[in-house]
This record gives sequence, structure tokens and C-alpha cells, in this order.
Amino acid sequence: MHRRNLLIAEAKHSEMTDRGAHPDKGPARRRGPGGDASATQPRLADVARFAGVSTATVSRVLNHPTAVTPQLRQRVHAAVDALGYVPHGHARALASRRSNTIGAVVPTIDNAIFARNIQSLQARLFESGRTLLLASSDYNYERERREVQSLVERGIDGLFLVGEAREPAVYQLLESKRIPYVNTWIYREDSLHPCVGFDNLQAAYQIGSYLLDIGHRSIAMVAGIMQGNDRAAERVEGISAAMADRGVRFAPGHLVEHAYEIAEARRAASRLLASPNRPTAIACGNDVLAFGVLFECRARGVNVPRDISITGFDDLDLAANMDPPLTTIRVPAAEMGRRAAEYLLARLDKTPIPEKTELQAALVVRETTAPPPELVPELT
Amino acid sequence: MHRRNLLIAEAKHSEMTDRGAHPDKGPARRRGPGGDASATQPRLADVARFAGVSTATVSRVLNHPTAVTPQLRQRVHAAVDALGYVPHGHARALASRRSNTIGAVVPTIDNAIFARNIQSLQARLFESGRTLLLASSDYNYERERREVQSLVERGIDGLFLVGEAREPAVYQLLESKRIPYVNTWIYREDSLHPCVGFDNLQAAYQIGSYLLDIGHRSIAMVAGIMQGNDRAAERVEGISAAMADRGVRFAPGHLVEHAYEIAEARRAASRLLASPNRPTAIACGNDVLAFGVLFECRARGVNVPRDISITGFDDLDLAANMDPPLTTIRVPAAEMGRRAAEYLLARLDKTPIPEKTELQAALVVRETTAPPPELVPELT
DNA sequence: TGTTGCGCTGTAAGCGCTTTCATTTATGCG
DNA sequence: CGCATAAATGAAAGCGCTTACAGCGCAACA
Repeated sequence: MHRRNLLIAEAKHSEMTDRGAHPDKGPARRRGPGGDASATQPRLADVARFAGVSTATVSRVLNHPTAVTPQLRQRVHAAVDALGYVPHGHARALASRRSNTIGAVVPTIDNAIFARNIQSLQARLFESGRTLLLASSDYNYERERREVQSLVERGIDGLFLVGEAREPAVYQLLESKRIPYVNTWIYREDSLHPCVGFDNLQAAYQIGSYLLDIGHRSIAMVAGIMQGNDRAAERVEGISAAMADRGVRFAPGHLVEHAYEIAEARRAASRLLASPNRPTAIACGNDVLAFGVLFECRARGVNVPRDISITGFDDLDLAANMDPPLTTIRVPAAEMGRRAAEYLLARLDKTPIPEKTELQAALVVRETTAPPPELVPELT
Repeated sequence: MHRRNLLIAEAKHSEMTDRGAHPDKGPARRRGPGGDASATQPRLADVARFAGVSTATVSRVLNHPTAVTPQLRQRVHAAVDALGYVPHGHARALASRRSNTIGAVVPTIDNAIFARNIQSLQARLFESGRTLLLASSDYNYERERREVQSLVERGIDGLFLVGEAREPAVYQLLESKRIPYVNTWIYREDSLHPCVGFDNLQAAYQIGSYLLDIGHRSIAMVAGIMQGNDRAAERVEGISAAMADRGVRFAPGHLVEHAYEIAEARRAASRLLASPNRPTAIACGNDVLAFGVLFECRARGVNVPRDISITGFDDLDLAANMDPPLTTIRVPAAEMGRRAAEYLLARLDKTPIPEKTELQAALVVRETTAPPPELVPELT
């Protein structure tokens, strides 16, 4: 304990002088000599001294209050308040091997649906006294791996992930560190990993079936980028499967991938609408894409749903307010956040909880869908 | 070192047996006896041993690579890879007194504009090797204070805040812990705190002036909840000031506060549209509110902008795609995130950087605004 | 060849807390 | 009233890492 003792010894001879001499020299700044107590952060030991108890007692008051006499408890709390003591989380985490921090790696938070998802995750964690360490992968597996590694280094107790496909190193790391994690936005009965989510394929299948049921045969899809996004891929599969079951398939150029942005979707729609074999329905990978397609239709005077049907996926708040209101899949984003938090918390508390939770994603039929134009005369 | 030595000693006599005997007993789990090495996380000391160097050298390779011979560096890296070593962030933070973690407390992330803001903050921090610790206050000062306290306990190196009004205890805590922080979404030349943002009052003043310029005198405002939100309050002030400068004021019931939700805004619009002294323009506290008002107008067959003008604030992606496209204030959300990150990073690196950065928020006139109906005849 | 200095590397002392174990103090009972 | 037992408290050993300082080897110089 060279430096610290040195300073304390010095203090006896040179009250208030050290600070000037070593204006910015490591420990000297944080824990100055006696005369400079005001600049010093109180530590647990200070609280103990002030309250006239041992550090163990203070620690107990803070962590296991019931193990301590009410009067002592009160005395310690008084000392904490008097000194303005703030516990040092890292020291605490180091000594106790838990950080009360949960990590989350999401593709992006710049998407209303993830924002809501994370918001509810964080709200539930807050209730339990945990904090959220957030990172985003930008739909990139390698970046996801790096973010996970960084979160693990930062000592997260649990991890929230989106989707299931990722670099194996991620799962290896989590297993080896024994860090509870949960995959979300996905549900597969036979998954090797814990998950809280819904079946994207099946949900998309619903959309496809519905469009086929009302008579569409020329269906296009503006999907999300499948690379780095297994949910997007499953949604495409779902639509394809529904079509295949009726002997239909995507016409050339009718399946396109685009980033989840309005401008991108408008470009895609623009091409689709202008193409010689214009589809009678466009299924979109999410609501943002659907909004873009809808806007483009309006801009080009294409009537929805008379001339063309459009479907989304997510059911953002705006979906119901579009003109016309968007037919889409309602996704339990908030519930998923909460349930994922529950899962992780249960794992940390060693409370039993199912490894997998299936949530429902339901088709919400609104007014952007109708039978295809060529069928309308026949029907009337 | 009772427990640990005990175990190591035991191991000599009972290879592989300890684990069964103490299945889940503190240290025994993490650092089992020799025979159970596979379950043990490698520590820096293990890397050192493997590489045949001291722990100090390993640490240097990891933190100050240039201070070490290239060959040693390589040997250490090889050991790190071979063992799958992951540094322990808390131990590191405790020993080095920095955590490479930045905190942020935002009102909510369930709002596209904050999501974008945070996304860009996080992107910049990621570049510099920092991680974001995110919390939300739900527009509640007390909750904000608690979140800040919690972040400080978790050892953040810097803090991103929204707005300027908050409990004084927050500023006190940050000062006493000497944690760099920055207020965002606000700019005041005479602020006592560092800030990166724009002048909400002035931006709102622009809107007010513009509406007055084109002839409106009966202006209503659907504002955000001002309690716990100084930006919302400033936006109201801005509109009021513009009006006052022309001798106009809000009619009774023409200034209402609502949460930033579409449904809320629709309710507000519904009342405003039905009232006997219906305003000719509605200025909204943000785009979400404006969307709601717009939707309600459409639902009621009120033509925008012919019958009524509407303005927003934020310029979300959707604003330009609305029907009609929304007149609003373009807010530099992404830039604000990035610049705030720059500020904090500079403070941490002790690089000089201005305490205050003013960004511009510009009025974007689109098609939800026009002269009020009673004036149109006069103009033609 | 003997110094001097420099640049690397190793040793070991903490960082601020939790937790085990030992000790002290209160409690109940014969 | 004395002892056994339980409850409350304290002493001190780490948690895994960084870093000040000491030590060592080597090149450059006298």
C-alpha cells in the first residue's frame, strides 16, 4: 500500500499542501490527504467508521438488511445519508460476482418496434433493480459477436438476444461463462436455445394464406434483408410456403430485399408498380416497408386496396391510422420484452421457468387488402 | 486466502471429487480444483502462466501494447486465444478507475426521434470502444434521479442527459463524482451546464411566426406534458411568444397538454375540432401528436390544410410521407447523439472541446399549412 | 573493461467491496 | 444462576485486475 500510506503519512506534516504539489497524480486526486477530505469520495469504510461499526455490518445493511438489528440498520443509513455515500458497483460486482446488469444486443433501436420491445424490457429490469446494457448489431453477425463479447467483459449477468442465427462463438462464450441468455423474436419448439417469441414463418404463412384466400395469385414480397436476419428469412419462407401449398410461386423480380426504410420501400414499390407483370398484392417484411409501399402507391395514384393489396408485419401504432388502415401482423413486442426479462430474472434467481415461451402473432385484417381487381367483376 | 487455498490443497488428494461434494458452493463453482479445469474461467494469471510471462506483462499487452516487445506481445496474444481469455471488466474498472462505459438517461426510447438519437450516440461510442448503459426516466424527475444514481453506482465514465431541468441532486452527484455529463435537446447560451442541442423556444417561435405570417390568429396548441419536460414547456413558450408579439394569445381551451401518443392527440383534436371556436391552426408539440391530429382531421372529413393548418416538431421520416406532407421542425437528432458522444469522449481524453454546441433546428414548410379559410376569399 | 542510462519485465500492493469464519452478545432453559 | 444455543457483529481474506516501483540486461560511452 505504498502510495496511499505515503500520502496519509505526509498529511500529518503538510495538511492541505499535497494537492498543489501533485495536482493530478493518480490516487492523490481521488483520495487526497486528510486536509482535503471534501474532494474524497466516501467509501464503505468511511461509513463504517462514521457509524461506529465494521465494514461487514455496513455491507450487510446494504445487502441483507434483515440480518442486522433495526437500530444498527438505522445508524448505518444515517451515516450513508450524512456522507452521501454511493456504493461502488465495480467493487461490488468483483466481490460478489454479480453485477445486476443485463445486456441486450438488438439489430437497431431505430425502429419503433424494437424501441417498444426494449422499453418494456428495461422497465421490467428497472423494477427488479437491474440495469440494461444496450448494444446494437446493425443486422451484422460479426458485429453482434463483438458486442456480445464486450458485454460479457462488462460482466453482464444475463443477455437478451434477437433471433437465433448467429456466430457459434457467441453461444460458446455464453455457455462457457454460464451466462443465462434468451433469444427473442423467434420461437421454434425444437430450438436448442431458450426463446421467447413467436413463429415468424407461421405468421407469414397466415398472411400468404389470407391473400391467396381472397383470390390473389400474383403476389410480390418486399422483404427485409435476409443476410444477418433470420426473422426476415422466415417471413419470406412463410409467404413462399403458403404460396407453394397452392401451387403458386414468386414471379421473377417479385421477391426483393430492402433495408427497413421508407425510402427503400418506395423505390421497391416504384419498380414493382411499373413492371409489366405488376403483382396484385405486395406482402411486406415489416410495417415500415409497408408504409413506404403505401406511400408510393398513393403518389402514383394506385388505389389501395382496389388496384393492389398491401400487408405489413408488426402492427406499429401508425398502422391502424394509415389511409387506408394497414392489414398486418400484430406482434407482441412489449410482452416479449417483459417476458424475456422475466425469463432472465428467473434464471438469475434460480426460480424454475420454462425454457421456451411461445407468444402469439395474429393477423389483423384492415383495409389495405381486398380481392384482386380482375376478380372483382366476377364476384359482383 | 482460506477458501481458495483450501480447495487447491484438497485437490491434491481428491482430484475430481470436490465438485460433487460441494455442488454449488461459492468459489468452488467458479474455480474448482485442478482436475476440473474445464469449468474454470481463465484469468489473467492463467494467460501469464501459459505465455510464461508475468501478469503485468499480460496486462500491458492488453492495455499499452507499445510498451512491450512485439514478440512477447505475440506470445501473449497466442495465449489469450488459446485459453479463450475474456478480461474481467469489473476487476479492470476497479483497478484502473475507469469503465469505458457511458450512461444515458432518456425520457423514453419508445419514440422514433429518441431512438435515432440514441442509435447515433451508441454508434459513436462503439467506435471508440465504449459501451452504452441506457436508462429511461419516463419524463419523471424523481425516476431520472434514481436512474442517474444507479448509473453512477455502476461506474459510468460519462453521462448523456436530455433537457436541463432536473433535480439538483443529480447535478450535485455528478459534480461530486467528477463525472462528465452533457445536456442535450436543449441549448441556452447562458446555461450553467454543458449542452449539445438547439433552442426549442426559438424553433417554436419560428413555427408561431410562420403561422401568423400566413394569416392565422386563432391558433391552438397540442403540447406535450410540460411537467417533467422542459423542452415541451419551451415549445409552448415559443409559440406563445410569437403570438404575444402580434398581440394574440391562446383562446381558452386552445392550449392542451397530452402524452406523446397518437390516440391522445386524436382525442385532443377531436375536442378542438368540435369546439365552437375551432382554431384555424393547430401547432403540435411533436410529430407524433401532429400525426394524431392529422388522422383525426381525416377521419372527420376536415380538409388539411384548407380547413385547418397543422404543424409538428421533429421531422420524423414519416412526416414527409404523410398525406399531406407535414410542415414541421427538422431536428438534428442523429447529429445531436454523435456530437454529445464527441463531447463526452473529449472530456474523458482531456481533449479541449467547447462546453456548448448549438445545432440548428429548421422549419420545413410542407403541405399541412396554408392561410386560414376566412382569408382565402380575400386573397383570391 | 567499467559505468551510466535506458527500456523491458516482474513483483506486489492495492482498487472498494462481499463474505466466511470466529467471536461476542443475547436468549432460553434446567 | 450457569450453561447451551442462537443471533448479531467483527476481522480479514480475497474478487481479478492495473500500475508504481524495483530490478535486470544491454547498448553506448568513457
